[in-house]
Amino acid sequence: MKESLAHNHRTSIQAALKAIADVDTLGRLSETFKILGDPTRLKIVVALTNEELCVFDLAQVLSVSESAVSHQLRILRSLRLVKQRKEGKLVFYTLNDEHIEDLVRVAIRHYTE
Amino acid sequence: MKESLAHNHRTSIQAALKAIADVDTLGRLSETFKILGDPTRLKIVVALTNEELCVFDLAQVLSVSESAVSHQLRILRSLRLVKQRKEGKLVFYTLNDEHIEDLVRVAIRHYTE
DNA sequence: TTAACGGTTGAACAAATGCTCAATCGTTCC
DNA sequence: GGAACGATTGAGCATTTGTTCAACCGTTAA
Repeated sequence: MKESLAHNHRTSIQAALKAIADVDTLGRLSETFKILGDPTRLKIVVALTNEELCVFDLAQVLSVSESAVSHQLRILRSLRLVKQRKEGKLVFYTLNDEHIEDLVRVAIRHYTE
Repeated sequence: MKESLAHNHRTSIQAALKAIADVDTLGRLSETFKILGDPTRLKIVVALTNEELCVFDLAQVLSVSESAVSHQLRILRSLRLVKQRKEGKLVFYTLNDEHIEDLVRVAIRHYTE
């Protein structure tokens, strides 16, 4: 039978365990990262960082079909990362989560400096 | 044929386009997010934020098979997010990218405050 | 009223993903 | 040398994922 004590890292293990104790937090965290892990969604979020945009414009900007954008927006909406506002036949979207915006900002800064 | 000019958001589109102009950066960015988007990998990264750990310990801490951990470590290694150090039959891993560490830190802070 | 358009939706499909399982490698210890 | 163990690897598999396509809804403009 395998034994962790075979190599003396008991205290290390405990520290690591403690660090990831809040499984719930880590779960939600990885979910957030997962959302931004898709290029289309990340582009949507980045685009909306600047301003309010409708589905049609988003599709044009990202060079993706309106359907594809709509599908992704639905995901972003279900996680309350984005909110919509209807105006005639247009539907405008804006970011609804300043955390996401900060995350992206930090990430971009790291990659561009 | 569809026309963006149908609704007056030309300048908005241009701004959005400019914002996501560096497709390469966004691509790498979403790749990074994608890596952290998997719970197992995120846990590995978080665990390694604290200290050097070997595969066996990681497997114990995360309650995942050594094989699964090894597979994920291979991915993290291929993206140079992690580096290894052999010591006898043990292989110790440490983080190799301070950007990742910062990203996770920022994300955790947002979710816990 | 009807046609056009922006947007949404669901089915279908291909691609990617993450795990298990079994085989294998290298090192240590008897 | 041989057994035990930590670690890696590849095949196989089930699941998830993101897109396309076609149908449809609501609003606008003719």
